[in-house]
Amino acid sequence: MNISQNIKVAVDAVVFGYEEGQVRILLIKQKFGVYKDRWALPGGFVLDGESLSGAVERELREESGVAVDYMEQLCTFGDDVARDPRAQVISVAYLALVNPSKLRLRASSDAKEAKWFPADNIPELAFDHNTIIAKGLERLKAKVSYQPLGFDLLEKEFPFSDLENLYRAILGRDIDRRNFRKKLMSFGFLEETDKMRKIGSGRPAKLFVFNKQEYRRLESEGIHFEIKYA
Amino acid sequence: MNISQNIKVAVDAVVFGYEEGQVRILLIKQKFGVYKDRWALPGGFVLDGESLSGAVERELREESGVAVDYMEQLCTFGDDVARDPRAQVISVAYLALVNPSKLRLRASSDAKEAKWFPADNIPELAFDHNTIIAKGLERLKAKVSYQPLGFDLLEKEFPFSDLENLYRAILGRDIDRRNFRKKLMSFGFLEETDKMRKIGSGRPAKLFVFNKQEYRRLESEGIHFEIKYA
DNA sequence: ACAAAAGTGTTCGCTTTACACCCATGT
DNA sequence: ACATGGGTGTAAAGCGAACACTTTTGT
Repeated sequence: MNISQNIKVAVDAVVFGYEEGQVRILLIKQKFGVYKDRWALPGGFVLDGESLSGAVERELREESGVAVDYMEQLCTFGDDVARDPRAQVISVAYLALVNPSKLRLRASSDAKEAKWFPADNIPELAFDHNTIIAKGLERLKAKVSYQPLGFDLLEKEFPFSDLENLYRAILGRDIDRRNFRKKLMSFGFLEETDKMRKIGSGRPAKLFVFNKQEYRRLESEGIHFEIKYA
Repeated sequence: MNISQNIKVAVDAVVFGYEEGQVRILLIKQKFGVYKDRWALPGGFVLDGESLSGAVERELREESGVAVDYMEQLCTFGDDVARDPRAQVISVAYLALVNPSKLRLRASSDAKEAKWFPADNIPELAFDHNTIIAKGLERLKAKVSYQPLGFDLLEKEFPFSDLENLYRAILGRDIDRRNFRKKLMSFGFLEETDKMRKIGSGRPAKLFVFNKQEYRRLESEGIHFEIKYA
């Protein structure tokens, strides 16, 4: 097959984490090239023989040491032919979630600096990465309300208020605690443990776990979830 | 920038049409190569300097003479590194809709055969194109219920029953005529004309038009549509 | 007159929403 | 005792679901 084509394929990831009540996004400081010293999404060129999702995982490992807990394809950017000033590059963007136990960043092998930024305070990034993030946030927002994605951003055992606050943070608005809890519990994939957590003052909170098996079972039975809130 | 990468970028389109009460998909017969004489989605390699959506439009024009009325990106296929037996090729798939006035296929310039197939009776296709179609149908199904996409598959002026039947065809199940009509009319983006259509026996039907301006206006006001039906 | 498709309202039940007080702990 | 966050129920409104007969035309 001898078609000649001079287009490069890259992947980029919008990696979300949740810490201290804030949704955060992982960024990498560019050390070389046109965008030296600018922050950018983790990502890079796909290697020959490598799958797209494999490339994302490798780049994340290399650049930050992060292993993600959930990943889905977001969108492919290639309508702006000059989105990379060096050459024609299309980028397949992914959305990924990491749970809090893995938020710690490893000193990266290729001397790039990695850092978590609050999702509502992202600097001007390299390439069209601000656009990609906007798309990622939009998708996250849309998706949490009909798929219980949020649990990948929380610890395995969490107090209900963490879930509430996560939804508040993602949706950018207040939710009604009573209605939210009633709705979530009615689905039946949340289980109460007998552990408690107390932080500072206030009544200690029961910890809950997300029962993924049960969720998958309900999902396969064709049951549709829609998480609404006042 | 001297990275060497031997990956080719292609685009493919799942183009939907609606005729005689059937949802149809446009396919092209392969004239050369490994998959000679197999049907495949319209598509091909992206040219240097060409945008992704531009490539889709060009391929559709070249292979079938079809100009689409709606197009959105579907998904990028590249996790199966061997999806194209000739080389590593990633394909950015698009979903497109054509309205009935443009369903006629032009004799194509490069002597490929183009044909509309009923969506529920697609043969075994070249590459992973059956998978791409499955994804396209899934998206179409999901999307019609929260975005009035269907109108791009109908004539400008249409009787309500066409809309009903289109939804029946896409969703693969019956809908309640009264509830459906009530809901659709309540949105306010459907306008009654004073024209009528009679075909064969039966009471003549009023024709309706979709008011895109009004829809955009309502959409921009943040009004959310969800089309449900018994 | 009959067949064929279009047009039209009402009732019931469930889901969503709105809303405020008591409980358990730390200081 | 007071501050802090956790836990809980009920009533009203709105929406979705179910359901059948009349109208207009062609034959």
